[in-house]
Amino acid sequence: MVPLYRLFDYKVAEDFEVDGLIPGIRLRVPFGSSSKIGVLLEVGSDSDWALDKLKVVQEVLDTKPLLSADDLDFLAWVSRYYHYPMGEVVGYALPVLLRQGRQVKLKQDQSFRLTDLGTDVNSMVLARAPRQQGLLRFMKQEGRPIAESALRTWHEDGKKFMTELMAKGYVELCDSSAMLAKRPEVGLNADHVALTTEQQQAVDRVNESLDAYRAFLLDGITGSGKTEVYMRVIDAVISQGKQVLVLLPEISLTPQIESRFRQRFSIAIAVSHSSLTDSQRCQSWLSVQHGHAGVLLGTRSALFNSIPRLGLIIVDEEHDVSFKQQERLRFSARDMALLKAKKRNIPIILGSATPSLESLSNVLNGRYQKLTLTQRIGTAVLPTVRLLDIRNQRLVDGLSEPLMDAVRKTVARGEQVILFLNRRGFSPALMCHGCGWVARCPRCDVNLVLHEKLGLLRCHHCDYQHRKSQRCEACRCAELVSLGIGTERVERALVEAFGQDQVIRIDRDSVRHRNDLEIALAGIHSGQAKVILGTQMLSKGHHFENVTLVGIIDIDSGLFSVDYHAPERLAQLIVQVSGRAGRSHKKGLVLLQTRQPDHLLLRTLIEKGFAAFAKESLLERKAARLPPFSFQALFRVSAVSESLAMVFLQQVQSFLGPHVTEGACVLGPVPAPIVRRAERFHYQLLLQANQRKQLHQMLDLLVKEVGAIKMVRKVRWSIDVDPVDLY
DNA sequence: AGCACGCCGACT
DNA sequence: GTCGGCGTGCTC
Repeated sequence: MVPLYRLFDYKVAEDFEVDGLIPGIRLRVPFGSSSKIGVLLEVGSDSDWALDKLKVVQEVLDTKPLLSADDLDFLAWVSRYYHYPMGEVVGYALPVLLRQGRQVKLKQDQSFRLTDLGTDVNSMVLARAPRQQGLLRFMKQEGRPIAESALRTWHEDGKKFMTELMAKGYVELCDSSAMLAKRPEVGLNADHVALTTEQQQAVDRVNESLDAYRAFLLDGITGSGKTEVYMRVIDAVISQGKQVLVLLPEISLTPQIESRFRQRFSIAIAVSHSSLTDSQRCQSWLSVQHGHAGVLLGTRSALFNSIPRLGLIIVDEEHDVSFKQQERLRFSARDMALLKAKKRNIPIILGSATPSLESLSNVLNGRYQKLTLTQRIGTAVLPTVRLLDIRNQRLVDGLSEPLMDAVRKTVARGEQVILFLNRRGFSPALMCHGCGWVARCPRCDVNLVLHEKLGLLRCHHCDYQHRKSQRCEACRCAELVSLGIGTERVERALVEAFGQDQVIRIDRDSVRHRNDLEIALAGIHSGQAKVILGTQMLSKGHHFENVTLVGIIDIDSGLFSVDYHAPERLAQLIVQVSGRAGRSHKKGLVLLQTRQPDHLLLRTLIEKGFAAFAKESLLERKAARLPPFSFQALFRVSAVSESLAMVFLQQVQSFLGPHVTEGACVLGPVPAPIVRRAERFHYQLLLQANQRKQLHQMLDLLVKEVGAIKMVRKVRWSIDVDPVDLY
C-alpha cells in the first residue's frame, strides 16, 4: 500500500497452489529494499514487466479475501474518480492492524442472560452494590440477553459489574449467535410508538423498493421523526438478513443514535469513528465484514468498510459539509454512498431538514424520490424568525442596539441567549492608519487575524503566528486599527455588559480539548451562563432547553461570499439554529442582523421556508446560466522550489486551455500549512467544467502529462471534485 | 511515502 | 579520514 499511481506485479513459485490466490487477500511482498503488505487485486499469467524481473511473493496472509470483488471494484472507481493512488485507497478500506499485516481474530461477542436464581431474586439483596443492582434491574427490564458490546453503552465499566453478578450466580454466559439469529418476539416499547401518516408513507415507499437501487431524499424538519423512519426501514432490511450502513456527519452525534439503535435492535451494531482504538476499530470492521453485525453506524470512513450483505445505506444530515474529507483523499462520503448504492443495486436514503441543492435538483429531475415529513412530533413550537435591519444602526462591536435590547430582556427573564458569529479571533484584519499596510500571512494569500488576548496575529489557514507589535511593520507609526469583528471582540463587549460569569464563548480557541467543550456545555445546561457566544461549532447536535433567543450577528457575508455554496450554508445554519430556539415550553425568537433586509433569498427563506429558498436558488442559478453544479478540481501542487512549481503550473495551464469549456482557471498560492521545507510551495488550480466526462478526460491526460514533465517530478497533487451530478 | 545512494561540509 | 546533511531517483 504505497502512494503511487501504479500497481506492481509479482510472481509466485511454480509449484504454488494458485487456488488460494483470490483478489482481496493480503500478501507480503518484497518492495525495494524492504517488504510491504499488499492487497492482491488481480491474478494473471502475463505482465508488462519482464517475467524474470518480477519478484516473488513472500507470504500469503489470508485464506479468505478481506475485500470482496465488489469492494475492490468500488475502490478502483474511487481511485479513478478522485485520481488518488489505488494503494492508498485500498489502505482506507482496511483497519490499521490489518493494513500492518497482523492476523486479527474476531472476538466472539459474549452475551449474558439471567439465571433462574437471578430472575427470582429480589434486586434489593444488592442494596449495598447500587451499580450491580441497577444492572440486574436493567436486565430484568430488558427481558433478553445482553451483548457485551451493548453493555459498554450501558456503563463504561459494565463488564466489571456483570462479572460480579456472574460470580454471585445471577447471570450466565450464553451463545450470542443464537440470540442474534432472530429478533426476539418481545417487541420493545419503541415499537409501540405510532407513526404519523407521513412517516408511515415514507417507510412504505422505501420498503416497496428494498431490492433495487433507488435514491430517496427524506426531507423532514427538525423533530419530525426521521430517526424513527430510519429504524423502521432498517428493521425491514435486517429481518431479510441484510446489513445496513448508516453514515453520520460527526462523532458527537454517534452516541445518541447508537444508544437508540441498541435499545431498538437486538442484532449486533458496529460503530466506527475516529475515537476508537485501533483494536476496537478492527473488531468493529471484522464484525461487519464477517456479516455478524447487522448495522454499521459511523462517520465518513465507515463507507469503506467491507459489508458483504449490504442492503441499505442511510446518509443522515446529508447536506453536512463534514461528509467531505478535506485532506489526502478528498472524497465526499455522500457522493460515494450514492455510487455504492447504485453499484450494489440497493436503496439509499439521504436525510436532512435542509437538503443540499444537489439533492433537491436531483429530485426535480426525477433522479431521487422525495419523502417529506412536515409535522413535528410532540409539542415543540417553531420560533419566530425575524430580520433585524441594521442599516443606519450604530453597531458596537458588531452588536446593534435592538439585538442588545432583546438579549438584555431575555436574560432579565432568566432565559438564555445564543449568539452566532462565524469568525474566531478579535478582528479579521489589522491595518495601519498611516500607510495602509495590512498584516498578511507570509505563506498564504490571506490576512492575519488578530487575537488580542494572546497578543498574536494568526493565520487561520496555516496556523502561522507572530507577536503583534505596537507599531506598523511597514512605516513604524503607532496607529494600528482593527477592522471587522470576531468572537473575541464580541465576547469583550458582552462581558462588559453582563459580567464575566454570565457569558461563555465557544469556538476552537476557547475549547481546545474535548473536555473543555463538556465543561462549557455543562455551564450552559446548569443555567449559569446566560449569554452563549459561538461559532458554527455550537450549531450542531446540542439542545438547550432554556434558550429562547438566537441571534446571528453577521449574515451578510454569507450572501456575498465568493463561494457560491455560501448562501445555502447560511440558510442551513438559520434553519438549524431555529430548531434550537425555544423548545417544548416556550416560543423562541431568532434575530438575524442584516443590511440586506430586502434580499430575495433571505425573504423567501424567512417567509416561505427552506424549500422555497432552495427552489429560488436553483432558479437563480439557472437564470445566471450557471450550471446547477459544476466540477471543481483542486490541485495542491507542492514542489521543491517555487520556480519548479511555476514551470509545472504553466505547463498545466497551457495544457488545460483547450479542454476547459467554461469557467476560469484560477492560479495562485493556496493557503496550506508548511509541513516540510520541500512542501513549501503550494498552489491551487481551480477548474470549472460543464461536463464530468470532459473533466475526467482532462485529468487523465494531465496525470500522464505530469509524468512527462521531467523537471518537476516532485510535484504531488490531489484532486478535489466538488459535489457532482452523480446519479 | 520510504529508502538507498551519492555528493559535499565539519568533526572525533 | 568518516559522519551525516539532504537532493535525487526508484520501487514489480
